Amino acid sequence: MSKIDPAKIWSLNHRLLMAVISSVAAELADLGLETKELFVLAEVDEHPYPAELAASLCIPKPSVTLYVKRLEAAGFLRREIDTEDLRRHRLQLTPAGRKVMQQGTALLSEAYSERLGRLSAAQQSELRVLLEKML
Amino acid sequence: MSKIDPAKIWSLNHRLLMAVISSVAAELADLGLETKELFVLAEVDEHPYPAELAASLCIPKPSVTLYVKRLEAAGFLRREIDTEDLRRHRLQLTPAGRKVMQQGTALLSEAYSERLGRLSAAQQSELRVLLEKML
DNA sequence: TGGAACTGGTTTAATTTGGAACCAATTTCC
DNA sequence: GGAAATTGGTTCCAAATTAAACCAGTTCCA
Repeated sequence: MSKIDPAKIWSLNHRLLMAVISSVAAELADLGLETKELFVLAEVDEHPYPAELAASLCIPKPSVTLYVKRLEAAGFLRREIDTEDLRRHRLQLTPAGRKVMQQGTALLSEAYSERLGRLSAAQQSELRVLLEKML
Repeated sequence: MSKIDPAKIWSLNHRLLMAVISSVAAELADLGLETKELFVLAEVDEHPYPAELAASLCIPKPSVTLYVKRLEAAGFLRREIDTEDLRRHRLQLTPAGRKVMQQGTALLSEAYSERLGRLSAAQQSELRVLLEKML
């Protein structure tokens, strides 16, 4: 077995993730979503404030501002000023937003599963174990 | 075993990779490298032509043009017209380029190892094999 | 109190990115 | 041979990204 270069693993892993996401980009666009926007939608329940989203998703605040603006314009998100702290904008999925979020994550899951399908069942569970351990 | 949505795994995995790479961005900059440029340098031995690099790294050709230009200007890369096919530019690491590439990948490896360290050596090998198969 | 420091979010401006069109060299095929 | 199709690489430009400066609301603390 060749020696393990972690940087090589990082790179392979990264390429895989990019290949998967770009393979669903077109279908996401049909739903009216950019890929980055999907991540925002998928994270809103857990982190309903833009500042939290930026921290959680590791994207800069101005980007969050932009994505939220577009998602709101598309009717996928509502925002209301938090009565506790007037600086904060509490975000909430609309029914349409929840639906499209679920469809989007289903697409991503399907695409990733397709890659996972190249592995045996045993290898799939092994991979899951390894990733869970690292996360 | 808990049921985990593949899209969720994708997302967590992505965040992990981004966190790792951004944690070394500053040190890479000290070496005179952008993160994308490091990937180019690290791949030149295996894929010495820009078109191959673009395909292999999943980045658009114009970006490769730019990175190669900067890496050449920095003295990390040399290019020579291929005598077999005058369209092709054969790329080659300079000694300085090889050194900085090794230092850069060492930094990335170190940062990623912090996470990989949660796996046994055998598991690390396994992970690499699985990722290569999925790519 | 009240002002200094901090936090949430936006705007601005500069940089980075990448699709499309492009040129030159090579290959294909009649 | 030579026109048509391909391939390698670059340039152009429009779109995406983001650091820096900014405003408004909140907290801290003398």
